[in-house]
Amino acid sequence: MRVVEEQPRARDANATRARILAAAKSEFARLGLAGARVDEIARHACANKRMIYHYFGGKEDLFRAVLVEAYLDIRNAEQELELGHLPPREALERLVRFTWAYYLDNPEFITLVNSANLHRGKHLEKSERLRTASRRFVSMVQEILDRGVADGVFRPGIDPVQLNITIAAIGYYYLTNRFTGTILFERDFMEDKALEDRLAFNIDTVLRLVLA
Amino acid sequence: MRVVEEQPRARDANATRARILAAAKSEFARLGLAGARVDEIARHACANKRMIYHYFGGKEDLFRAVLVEAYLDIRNAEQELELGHLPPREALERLVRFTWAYYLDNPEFITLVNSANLHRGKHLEKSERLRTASRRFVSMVQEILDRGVADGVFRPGIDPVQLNITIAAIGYYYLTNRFTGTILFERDFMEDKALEDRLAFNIDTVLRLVLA
Amino acid sequence: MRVVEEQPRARDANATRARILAAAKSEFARLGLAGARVDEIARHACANKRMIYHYFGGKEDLFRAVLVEAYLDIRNAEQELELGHLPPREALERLVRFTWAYYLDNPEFITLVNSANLHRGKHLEKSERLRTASRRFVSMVQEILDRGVADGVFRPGIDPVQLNITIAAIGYYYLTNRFTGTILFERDFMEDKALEDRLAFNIDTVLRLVLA
Amino acid sequence: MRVVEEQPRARDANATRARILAAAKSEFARLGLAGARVDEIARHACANKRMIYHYFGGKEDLFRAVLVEAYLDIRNAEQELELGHLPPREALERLVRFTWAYYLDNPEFITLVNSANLHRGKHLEKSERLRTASRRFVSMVQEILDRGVADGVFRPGIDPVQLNITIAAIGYYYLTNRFTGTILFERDFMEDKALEDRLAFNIDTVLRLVLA
DNA sequence: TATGAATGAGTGTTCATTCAT
DNA sequence: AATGAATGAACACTCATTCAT
Repeated sequence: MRVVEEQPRARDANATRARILAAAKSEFARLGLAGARVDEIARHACANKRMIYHYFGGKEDLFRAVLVEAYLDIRNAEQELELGHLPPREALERLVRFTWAYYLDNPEFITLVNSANLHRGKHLEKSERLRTASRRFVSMVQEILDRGVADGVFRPGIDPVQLNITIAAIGYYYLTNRFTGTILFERDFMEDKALEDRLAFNIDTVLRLVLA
Repeated sequence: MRVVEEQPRARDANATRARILAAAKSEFARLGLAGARVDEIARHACANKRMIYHYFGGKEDLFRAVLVEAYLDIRNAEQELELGHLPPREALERLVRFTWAYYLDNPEFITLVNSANLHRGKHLEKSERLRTASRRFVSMVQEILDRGVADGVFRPGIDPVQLNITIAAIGYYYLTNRFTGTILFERDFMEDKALEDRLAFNIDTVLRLVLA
Repeated sequence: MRVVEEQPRARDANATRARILAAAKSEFARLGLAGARVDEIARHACANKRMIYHYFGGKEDLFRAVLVEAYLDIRNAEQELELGHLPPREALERLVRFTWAYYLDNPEFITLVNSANLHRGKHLEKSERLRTASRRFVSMVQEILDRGVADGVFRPGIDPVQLNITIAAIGYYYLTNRFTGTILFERDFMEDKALEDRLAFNIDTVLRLVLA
Repeated sequence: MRVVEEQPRARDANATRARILAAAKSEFARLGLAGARVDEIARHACANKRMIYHYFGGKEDLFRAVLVEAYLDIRNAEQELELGHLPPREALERLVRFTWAYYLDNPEFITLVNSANLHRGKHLEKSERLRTASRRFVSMVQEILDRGVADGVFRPGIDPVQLNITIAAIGYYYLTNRFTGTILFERDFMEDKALEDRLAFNIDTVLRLVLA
């Protein structure tokens, strides 16, 4: 009988790199670029701090890597939606639901993006892979809009980039500002009912915006 | 005999406090809570570092004070709109325009709010003044909606908080994420035409959402 | 009766600065720029490490300050020799003796100069005070040579810079390389007799070089 | 049957050792013992860092090996001069020229010796080969002096060790301190004319010292 | 013989904060 | 009210060295 050996998990460059990246994503999301601590990242990655510098070069480069990965992740998830197979209205609604769910399931994404923008986007420059993925995404939405117009269900002339921004905005803003929102508006932004209500409101907003 | 006069206002507590607060707002907005430096704040405030501790207690307390002031400022500005004197549709459009303009004119506000939420809102807790101001603001929007429904121009059943959030979201998100947006979508988010287009798109979004 | 109070020695910026400079001179001389430790310098200066950065900017800037001070010290000491009042031959002999004694009494000077040159002199650039002091020194030697030639005791045509270099060299080299010298030549370079012999040899060398 | 041959010299212990030694000499000379980096030495040697520890034991042991090699190199070169075949005066002049040329051609030698002495010679202790080579060298100079005295061209009573030290000193000091010298004396120590002048001055110095 | 991965102790530097006046 | 000096803990980053293969 052959026993499946536990992999020693040591001396595995790729695994170490991945552990560091995951830990970094979590720390940067939680505390921002300036607030995150390289020591903590190493500790959470069960890695030596030196490895971070070996694999990524430095704190800012690690942040860069985390950001690119975060964006590629969401763009990949969007592609897997296969919205092209759905009627336009359903496709759009599904996109709104997906965006909302993605933000809820990947809360780090939002704070990472905020951090990237706090630093004026300088950690995201010149990533061609990202631009390609973004272009593909915009095309996808454009195609849904085109089909909707052809079917007579959507009104013509809607800019897919503006629509994308709005779809993202109405989910993103609610979630990123949930803490101040909860305090100022004296309602719990994160209880189930509130989340359901917001999603319904957002779907309504988007559909009213595009329907003929 | 003429006594050499003390220079007037050389030791003006209120002025020093205000200079510190202004410098802190700028630094916290630019670099976040963790990224801002107490030394720099003191330097920009033309104040001694010790004064920060004297007037505000510490870095986090200073951040707290900055946040509260920032929120009171926007709520005050909103009150001065006097939307009650306008027909509902005009009032709403004016609110959208105001919100957009406020974000554009006070870019620190956005990053301060982001920072507050990165830290899970803990610097904004228990400010009764803020809650009062927020309540007044929600009432104002509620009143506009009520008048619109009464006039038959708005459809009924719209939650004023959700509407507020959406009005804020569609402007806020565009501006806070303008750096990553510019990179990913390969268009300059801040050029005049782009800003105009976004504002028009947002007004359209809101009106389609509420009109009967 | 009035008791002379001990100065508290705290809160005295100049004293702290001086203590740091002295400790730094000792550490840099002992271990070189790369080998010296900022922590140790602070410890020996009975100062907080932070003060080093406050007063000097950083390790390399501190090294710079140490170097300039070391050179100004020797140039000042040279000026105090008042060689102009002595007959040329005595003046020159006195300069050789002084140079030798200075190296013996200030062994840090030699290793500091070595370190400065290991780093290709980049920490000594653009110090006008130093250049001025050097010029004055060369003039002084030139004047001794001129008087000697006029008196018929020195031969003409001797370059004062070359002479200076040689006077320094024959003392400096013996002392800076005393450790390897002791090992290679199997004689103790630092015992009294050896030091006396070397000084006599050097005086002889210089006089034979310049005497008519 | 033909066996696939191992690539020749792919694993050449001597070659690897030699490459490491050469790289180390360069790095230690350039940056000193504390400033040199084991990683850089390995990189320049096109060797794995581990090899340094395998062949030499550690950084300090490597420094030791570099030093011994450097001294053996110069002593070997000196032996090849065959000064015994020349008349005493020519032999001595040739030694001065050789020493000067060696320092110029092997600038690492000077900084390595400086580093060795900064560390108080502890890396050079107990090398019998070196002591033997040194003894042979001193004997050679002694023999030149003896022949010169016998010929009546040199004065008697000159200590060969002192003479050696002076010959080395007047070249060594000029070159090791060329950076600070250039700055302080405002003349380029390394331009051709300056080097020629210095050599001539040094030959003159030595001859005046020994000639009867 | 050779190597890439990994490490812990340090290394220069920075920070928010407090002290003494 | 205001200040410059001082501090200790922490920070990003580096190093010589060892491990596992």
